Amino acid sequence: MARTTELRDVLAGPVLDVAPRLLGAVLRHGEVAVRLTEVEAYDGENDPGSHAFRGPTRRNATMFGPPGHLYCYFTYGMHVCCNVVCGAEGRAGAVLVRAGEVVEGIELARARRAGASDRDLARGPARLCRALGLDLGHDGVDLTAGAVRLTLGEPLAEVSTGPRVGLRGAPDRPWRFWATGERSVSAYRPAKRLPGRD
DNA sequence: CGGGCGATGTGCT
DNA sequence: GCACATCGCCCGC
Repeated sequence: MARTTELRDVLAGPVLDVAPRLLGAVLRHGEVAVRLTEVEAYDGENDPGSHAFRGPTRRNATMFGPPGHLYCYFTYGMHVCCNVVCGAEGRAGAVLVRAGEVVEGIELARARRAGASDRDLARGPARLCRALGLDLGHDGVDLTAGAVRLTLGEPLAEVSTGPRVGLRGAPDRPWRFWATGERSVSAYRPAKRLPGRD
């Protein structure tokens, strides 16, 4: 299928090219679909902020695999976040899916995110995964076939960039991309400082 | 709306 | 041990 081929080709490109192209794309799991409005690029072993910086481990193995798959990880003792693996196989590039707007299946998303406002349903990486019903069992799934799918949209006219959220390694690289003016973009929080540092 | 803080457990030093 | 690609709750403005 031409559509699938195009998606694979785009995701095989350099991570900094792929990241902005994921804005406006739709990530779907079953009946719930989210239009992505905020992402962050992670450049594999070259990037001190990346899970892949210290080489392959059991946890980050999916990052070193072929592009077009989902890398899911567990953090802060309770949250799951997910990335789109991209770039050449072995290069460990990944784009963290940080926020989006629920465009389909909003009732199920609301049930999964009980207590949250509609604006907050998928506003934040762990919230987005929860709204979509994604967990560690989805680590490694192929986004071009199966229940979890990615569909590209037209490139957005206006994209903003800035530093990534909550990182201590390479905090200054402006590798966070978001749809300018979008209400569903997550709040920016700088990384915690080390005590005694300024 | 925004800042401060505790929760909670896995992975790596 | 300790850091961690976070979140929800509480408080003050």
